Amino acid sequence: MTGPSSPTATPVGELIVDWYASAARDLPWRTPEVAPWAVLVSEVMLQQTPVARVEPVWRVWTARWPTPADLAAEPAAEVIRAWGKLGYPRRALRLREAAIAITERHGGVVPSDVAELEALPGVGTYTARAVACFGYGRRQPVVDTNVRRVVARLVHGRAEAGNARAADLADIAALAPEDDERAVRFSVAVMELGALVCVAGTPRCGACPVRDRCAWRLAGAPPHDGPPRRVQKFAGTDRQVRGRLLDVLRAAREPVDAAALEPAWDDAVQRSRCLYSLLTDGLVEQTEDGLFTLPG
DNA sequence: TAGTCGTGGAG
DNA sequence: TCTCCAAGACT
Repeated sequence: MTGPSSPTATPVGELIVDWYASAARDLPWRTPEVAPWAVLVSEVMLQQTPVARVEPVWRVWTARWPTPADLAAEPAAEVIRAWGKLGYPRRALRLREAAIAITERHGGVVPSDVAELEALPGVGTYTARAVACFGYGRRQPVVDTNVRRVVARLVHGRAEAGNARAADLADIAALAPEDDERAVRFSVAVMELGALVCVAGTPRCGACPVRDRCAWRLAGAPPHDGPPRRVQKFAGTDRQVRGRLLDVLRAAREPVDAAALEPAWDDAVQRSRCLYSLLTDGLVEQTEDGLFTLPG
């Protein structure tokens, strides 16, 4: 008997790695000579941010700050400006803080150890393993939103992934090829499968290398049963107001007074609350004479 | 653990 | 137009 779960069948991990060889996108941070530092920069930029928007900014950053020490020496204001409109600008601040930590505590060399990576500002479970795996070629389970969705369907037969769980790492590790080099390739390949084929909307199962082994399809592609995940509002939220305020300050070459920030948002209460939160986050600084500016 | 933190393209 | 959502981290 040679069913889908037959021991003689090619493991799904191997199928996914083979698929990746022909389907992978040609992304600049995937070229072999890219330094772990540049990989770290790419991973932080890619947090919650589409590839197309990251690519041009990443090219500028890696050319301008080719090592952690280069970024560490830069004033925060320049880093925030260079972040442009990638969104979640606290990431820029944390990346600079990580560069400083790498310079001071690791002799300017990005650590390859997952625990040491996770100790860096802005580097969590995902990013630490991504750097160890893609930057240093270490065998590491790497779980992002794409991987969780692939595993939810392929392994658990569910239409959508739930929240991140500790078991996610073991789930994907169980599918990885035995060979270390292929396991590294597998980590990026599963992400790519989730990004290109096993997508959040309507999955392109016709293009999937493991469609015949997918628990979700074998179960008849049942719809999502759990609670609908709520999508974040944006219009009118503090996030929008903070973005507007920062937009004004990025454009200004000199510190500005409070009046200069009024056009950013009408509601004075919300405007000042958001300005205060930006000060708290260290994204904005107040000068001695009470003017506002990006932090030096 | 659920809420917060930007931005803009796609369907 | 409006909803969804894109390689998370942090609190």
